[in-house]
Amino acid sequence: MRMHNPPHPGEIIKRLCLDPLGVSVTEAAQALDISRKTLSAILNGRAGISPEMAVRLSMAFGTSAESWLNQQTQYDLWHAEQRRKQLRVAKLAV
Amino acid sequence: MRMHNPPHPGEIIKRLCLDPLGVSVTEAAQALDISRKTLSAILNGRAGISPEMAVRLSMAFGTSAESWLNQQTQYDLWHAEQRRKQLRVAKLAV
DNA sequence: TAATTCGTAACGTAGTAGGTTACAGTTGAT
DNA sequence: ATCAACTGTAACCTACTACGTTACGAATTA
Repeated sequence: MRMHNPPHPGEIIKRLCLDPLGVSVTEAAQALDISRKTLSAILNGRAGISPEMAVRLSMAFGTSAESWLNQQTQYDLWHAEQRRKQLRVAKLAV
Repeated sequence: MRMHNPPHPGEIIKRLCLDPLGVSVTEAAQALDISRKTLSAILNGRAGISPEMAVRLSMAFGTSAESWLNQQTQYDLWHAEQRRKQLRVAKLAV
């Protein structure tokens, strides 16, 4: 189990993709063929990366869709793990 | 990009967890502290594995939540990739 | 000053996770 | 043959999320 709160994937998109290329949010949203609002929500952690969005990101930035989706998965999982102790689940196997 | 349609994670749950232990859907749902309907939907591919559900599965079956969530991610991604050609995304980087 | 960029509020649509209740079909034991 | 248990699923509900358009104020830049 991961120890530290992982950054949301939007932060990574901004730091590793937009900033280095000097691309504005508006321009990136146009390239991705999504609304500026949607991209803004992702960049600011108010929305996650959907499977389709992961494919869009891979097309625009030449990365793998899997890596984007995995980042989202790890982020979601960390938050779910924080609530593990509140779940009353019975063990069925060792 | 994966070539063949991956099975939905519910199939894996049934084959690798329920069947070997001889646990019924009803019993497993009770152990997981979810409704029988919800588990049935997962087992039959009509619902995905949420982050919280991945944690529940890990508690009941002694597996890692990450592995369950990754399976769902791979499954979702495969279907999103099938529609890649329909997305009109402009390349921003090589 | 004028134009651009950005975050975000307000509103709507669509889809999904999850619950309860109820029904019909199957199977196994008596 | 009957009864109980198991199963899938339909119907109905709530809550949340992804995504869109429009519009606004604040900040930045030409």
